[in-house]
Amino acid sequence: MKELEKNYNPEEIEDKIYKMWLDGKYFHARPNPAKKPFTIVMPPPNITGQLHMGHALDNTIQDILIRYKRMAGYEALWQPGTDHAAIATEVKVIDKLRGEGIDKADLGREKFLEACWEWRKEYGSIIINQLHKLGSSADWDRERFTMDEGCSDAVLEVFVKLYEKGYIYRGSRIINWCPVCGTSISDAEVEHKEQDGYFWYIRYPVVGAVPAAPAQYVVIATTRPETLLGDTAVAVNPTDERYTQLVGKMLKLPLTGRVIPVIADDYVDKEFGTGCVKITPAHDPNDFEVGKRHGLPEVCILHDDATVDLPGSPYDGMDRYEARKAIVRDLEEAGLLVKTEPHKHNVGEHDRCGTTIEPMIKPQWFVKMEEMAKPAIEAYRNGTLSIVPESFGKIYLNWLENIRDWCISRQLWWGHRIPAYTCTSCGEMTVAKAMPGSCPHCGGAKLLQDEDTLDTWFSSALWPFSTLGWPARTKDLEYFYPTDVLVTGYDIIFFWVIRMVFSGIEQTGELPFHTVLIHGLVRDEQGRKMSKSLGNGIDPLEVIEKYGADALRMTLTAGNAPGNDMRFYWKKVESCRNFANKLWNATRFIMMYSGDGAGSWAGPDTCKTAIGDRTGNGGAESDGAGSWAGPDTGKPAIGEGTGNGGAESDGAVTVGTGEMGGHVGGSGALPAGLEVTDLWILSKANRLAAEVTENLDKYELGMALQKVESFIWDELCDWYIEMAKPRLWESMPGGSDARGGEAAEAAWAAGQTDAGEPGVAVPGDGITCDGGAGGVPGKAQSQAQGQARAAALWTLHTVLIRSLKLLHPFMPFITEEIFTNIQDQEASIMVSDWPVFDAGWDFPAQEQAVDAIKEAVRAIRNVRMNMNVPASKKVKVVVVSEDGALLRMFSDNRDVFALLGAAGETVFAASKEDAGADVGGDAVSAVIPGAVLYMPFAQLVDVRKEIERMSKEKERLEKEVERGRAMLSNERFMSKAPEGKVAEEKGKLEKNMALLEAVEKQLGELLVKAG
RNA sequence: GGGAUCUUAGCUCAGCUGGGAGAGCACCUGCCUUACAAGCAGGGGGUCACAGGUUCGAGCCCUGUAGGUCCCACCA
Repeated sequence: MKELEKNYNPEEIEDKIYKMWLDGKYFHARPNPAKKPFTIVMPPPNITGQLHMGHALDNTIQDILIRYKRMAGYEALWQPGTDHAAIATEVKVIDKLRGEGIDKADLGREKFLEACWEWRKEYGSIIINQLHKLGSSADWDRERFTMDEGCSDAVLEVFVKLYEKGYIYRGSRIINWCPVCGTSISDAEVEHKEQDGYFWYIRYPVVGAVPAAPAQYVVIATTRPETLLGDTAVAVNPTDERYTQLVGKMLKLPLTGRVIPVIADDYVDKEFGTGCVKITPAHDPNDFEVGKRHGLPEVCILHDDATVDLPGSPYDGMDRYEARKAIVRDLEEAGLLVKTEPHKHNVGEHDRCGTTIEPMIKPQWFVKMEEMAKPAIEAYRNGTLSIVPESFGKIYLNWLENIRDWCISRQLWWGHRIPAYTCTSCGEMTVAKAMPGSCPHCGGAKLLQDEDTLDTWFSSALWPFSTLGWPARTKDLEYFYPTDVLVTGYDIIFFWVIRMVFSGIEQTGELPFHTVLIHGLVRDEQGRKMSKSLGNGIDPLEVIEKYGADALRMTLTAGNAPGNDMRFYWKKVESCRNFANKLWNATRFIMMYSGDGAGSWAGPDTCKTAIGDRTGNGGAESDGAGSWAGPDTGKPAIGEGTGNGGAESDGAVTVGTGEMGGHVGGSGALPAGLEVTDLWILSKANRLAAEVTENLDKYELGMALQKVESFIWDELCDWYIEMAKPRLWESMPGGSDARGGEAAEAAWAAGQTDAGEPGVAVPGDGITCDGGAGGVPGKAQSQAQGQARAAALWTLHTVLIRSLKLLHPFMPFITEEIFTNIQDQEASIMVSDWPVFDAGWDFPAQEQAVDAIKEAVRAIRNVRMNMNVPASKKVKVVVVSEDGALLRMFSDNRDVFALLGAAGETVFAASKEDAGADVGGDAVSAVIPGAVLYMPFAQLVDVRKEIERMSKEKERLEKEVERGRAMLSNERFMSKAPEGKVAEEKGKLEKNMALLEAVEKQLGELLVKAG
């Protein structure tokens, strides 16, 4: 057992612990027929990536789920890996080469790819190492890469299969072109942003005269005048009477000398603009469709870099925006510009580089989506796929229902090259996993592979099964697939989640996962998105360095609901770090008394866990086993289980005497000598396990963590540890402990003498409080006291360990450090059993009893505060109650009561008369259910203030009673509300009426006193 | 244009299938009480955006209004 530092110092231990986990292979999962699998695939971070808060959040959530399931007895696989990130990486490598004075084109494809692989080797694992810092328990032995051999094979397999099925086709269609990146991109990669622009109204003169027409020209409105060069028609609505005469006539296309027809098409909105639309099939998706319907020519007027491609024209070679200016100017000079209006409109931008997209017609590869979308839609509709939170389900459906074919070819080099081969002899194309030796069509010897590569997301769509060995039927695939939960941000639902879903269904016949857990964005303090350009990003590694990974994880988890964005506050990190420190110090406290001096404590021996071996096969039989007794408490060395179940119904639990007997509570054996406070905290801890488990199963991670935190801090630290102190202090064998029992004893004795005789005889109901349970220890009592102490320590240990386990998924480092320290053994908490609810450890009566103590203590503290009595000044407290059991319970726990309320002397009496002079004169009173507390102060009590205090209490109670009465006298409530609710309200009313009565009595006496 | 979502304490947010409003931070008052001042004890502070409706009962369900955020979308 080591000595712990006063403050928890994460940086000293985190690396050490992570290494211990790695060395122990605790993260490793393998098919195990004895267990159920639980699988999560990690969204593969880009090899260009640096860990940011989004990763931190995403991976924390996954780690929580994985660690929980692993402890709960599942064979839990967290499959990690990285993504080749086609465009992102290619851009980085190009930049790097440029820095070395090398041009991509000069280098050539092969050399460039070598540079990419080199880059990947050098930087590709940075982010993985950063994930280690976070505590991620992914199975790094299984780390994959979207371009490794296996994943590449899966890509080829899928491509060929889909091609053969007709789901992949090549076609010349209008696509989104990024002039800067020089590649096509998919619809999903286009971000629509509102831009300030203009509406230019341009006159197109009619060729020849049209007698019946109102005007000999049409005016079109456009936001992109430069595209006029590619116009091949002007369209009007067929029902638009303004233009019916013109349909079929020809127009002179300004600045070009070309002549184009006026066509009629429903696409045109009569109400918008002038009702005439210029049609540029080669540079606008809508116009493209119109052009197809009307058989219009497609005139491409732009190069790949968005400069004008119109040899012979003055605009040739101009950038598109330069050309725009020139054309507007020329139109104006020609008198064809009617007017210019400011206009806000949405412009598509490439999400990676922000460049305005240029729609272009290019031969590209597409995935036909209509058929594959259907089962993906159905899966959500019929509930086989659930999305948490549900609101994202609608987004999922909406996208799938309006899905368009997926453009998968990219004009990049870094990525999976499209396995299509064209014969140089016959020109026929062959699609196959490998290049055929000769052309299957003509036998030609020379084939050329398609130059394009695939969209990055094509390979990540296969991630859940490609990483497990597909298309081979591996054992891993069989065991771990389908995976269970997919955790990701809402920003890549379209890119990734949906594509995984339909790919999984199409390729494996199964959904790749049953649940999608969506989280939000981590924003800065002002709620802005963290971004490079704003420079407001916070580096998770910096947070870890300063406050520890656990604090960061807690910051990202606590008080957070699925799908919601959150703000990052350093203040919050600090408070999380404080919680870690609190837990640390609670441990220090416990260890302080668990030291060598505590010979009677059965702790370390009985608590020795039956943790399994280091390969991760430990213990857990998982669900339904219902027993956490084994690993947690072990077989208590304290006696045989012959008791009666631990719970005494009247709330007065007797302290065992003599030989340690035993209480058996359900399957978890309890040692003898447990007191009511012990059972109270054990009961709370027991229920906590049930609640936390339920929350975790519902993916309510924030709520689960909050409950664990509140239990540890509020219940365990603020109440139970305080309650246990008297037993730990008083009964030090040999009068010494780690802190020096003598000092404690002296302090206690001082308190006693200060306040008078400990304990008084209580006439009336025969209870004698002779200080036995809690007085200064005499030698003769040492054995019983040793046992009392052992019981407290055992409880502290048991509850601490249980709390650590429940907290471990959230804060793995500190819980591991404490767990291994306190148990004095090497085994990891990672492979210990997850606590489950045990009906035998449920003690409602004891909980109620201790609640009464707490209420009394609070009442005393309140009074003290009001009277300005500092804790250093002990006061006498008299408890008057007609309830014998309650009074006994108080007297049994007089030490606890006295310590927490800073009472010097405690007296328990059945009636005011019995209590004697203590309750007269200057005694201040407080009312709690079933009892009245009196605190006689030496100084004069301000009666008027007391009356005021008591009156407020009376008022409050009157309202409560009134409310209860109203409810219970409402016939409809009585007839319609559920029985439980009615009973609950009846109980409350009774309690409040009793309290009110007592308060009124006290108030009456005060009034008499005041005259 | 369509859709989603939010509006709860000074700030940031929880609040599960409807059954008396919670946390953290901030604030105020006492405390260095022998685990922890990264702490302890006590306290103030909310017509749960607004208006209707359903219900015995609404922060929660329904409708509408106002404001915010986000997503989708081919108004040139």
